[in-house]
Amino acid sequence: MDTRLTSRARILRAIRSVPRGKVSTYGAIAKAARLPRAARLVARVLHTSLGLPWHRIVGASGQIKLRGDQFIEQRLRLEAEGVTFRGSRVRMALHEFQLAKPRLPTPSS
DNA sequence: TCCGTGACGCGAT
DNA sequence: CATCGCGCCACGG
Repeated sequence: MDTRLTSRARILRAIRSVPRGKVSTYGAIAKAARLPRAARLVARVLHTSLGLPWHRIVGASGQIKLRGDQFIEQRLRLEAEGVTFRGSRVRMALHEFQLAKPRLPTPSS
C-alpha cells in the first residue's frame, strides 16, 4: 500500500472541507489530516493539485504566503467571498474555519 | 541513494 | 514589527 496516497488523500479532504467565506491554515490542515508536522507537505499538495479551493489556505496568523500576482489573486478571491483583512492578514478570529477533528479509533465503537 | 528545495511554523533576538 | 534559525516532510534531479 502506498501510504503517501492516503496521507495526500486526507490532506485533500481537509482542504476541500473549508467552506466558501472561510479560511484555514497549512498547519491546521496538516493536523486535521493527522500529519501535525507536515505543513510544508500541505503547501506542496496545494501547489501540485488542481480544482482545490487553494485561496482559502493561509499562513498561521492569516498571512498570504504567495508572492507577486499570486498574492494579489488570492487576496481578491478571498475578498470576493467576503473574507475581511486587518492590514495584510486575514481576520482569523472572524473567518478561520474549525476543521473536524481527525477520526480516531473510538473506545466505545 | 544523497542533497537541495519549498505556497510552513514558531520561538528568540 | 522585521529577521533569523531550526525543525519537519516528501519530491525531483
